[in-house]
Amino acid sequence: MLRLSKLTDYAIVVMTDMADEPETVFSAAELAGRTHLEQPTVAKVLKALTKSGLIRSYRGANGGYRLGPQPRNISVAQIISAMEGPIGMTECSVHEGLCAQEAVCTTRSNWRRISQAVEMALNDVTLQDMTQPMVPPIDIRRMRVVRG
Amino acid sequence: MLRLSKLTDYAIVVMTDMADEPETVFSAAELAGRTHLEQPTVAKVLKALTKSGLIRSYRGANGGYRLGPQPRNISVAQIISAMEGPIGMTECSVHEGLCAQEAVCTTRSNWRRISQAVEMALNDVTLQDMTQPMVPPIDIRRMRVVRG
DNA sequence: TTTAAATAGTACAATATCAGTCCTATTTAA
DNA sequence: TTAAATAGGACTGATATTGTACTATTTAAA
Repeated sequence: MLRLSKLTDYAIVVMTDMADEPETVFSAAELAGRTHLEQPTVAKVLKALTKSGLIRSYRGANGGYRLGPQPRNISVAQIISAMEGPIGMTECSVHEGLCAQEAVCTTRSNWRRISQAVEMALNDVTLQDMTQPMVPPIDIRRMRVVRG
Repeated sequence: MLRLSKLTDYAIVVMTDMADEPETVFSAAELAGRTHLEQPTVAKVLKALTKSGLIRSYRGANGGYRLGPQPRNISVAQIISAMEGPIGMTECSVHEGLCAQEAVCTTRSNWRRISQAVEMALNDVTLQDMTQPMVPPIDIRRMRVVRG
């Protein structure tokens, strides 16, 4: 159903929680408690996010994690990419030459454009938006894909 | 990577092929040959699509499949929904009450909006667009999610 | 210097999903 | 009556995902 993986979903839940106090360093255990997720799962997600730079880690006693950029400067698209790699709806829209049908398939360029359109939509939603459950929403009635 | 399943990808390839001759009835074997996909796979896809009404089937000798609506009236979002069910990026954005975190999770309403935004982008691309590999593209530079 | 708290990195088993195939029943034109 | 087709379901192997565990490393503080 065009789903994100659960780990990506968790990543956004955890980062949304951290966004409430962007300066605070939380341990993985604390974040697990705050989000009601399992500690090992949260730890796994945090490790993955740290590699992307979206989260900073501090090792040792009193260590933990905090956001890298400010919440308004982190997009949902960035989080998804950090967890799952490049956003693309089909294999061929991300990696060229892996599909046996590529030579005879006329839809590859269209897939690339569609994937890019979806990515733009996700790029326009920030972590700060996610901390505000009701406002300001995406007004889908005014959203349009404009043809050139 | 926010991927479609391969079967959904195949569905769009097959339907794009059929869209070149919207009145013609093709057998599953013919369509497999035209798209360079395996016959059993194509048959599986066509059966699934028939249930949605996007494709009409004709049984018996000289039977086969043709498009239901005209290519300009079939959207990529419809094909994805036919193959994978409702478009939603997380479980909670499609089905309420299945996630244990729902009561304490603040992001559900945002996920619903994001999923709807993605769906709108996919709804704006028709099967007719997919038959024209280069024109008229989605102009992503002019695509924006507009806040209200 | 020692200890405890914490992340880093890797590996692993269980589970779930998906893809691809095949078989039988039914329908229909010739 | 026969052959060509789809309908429907079942099955299996491959793949990906999930959740967990284990060990090494780092660091603050006693």
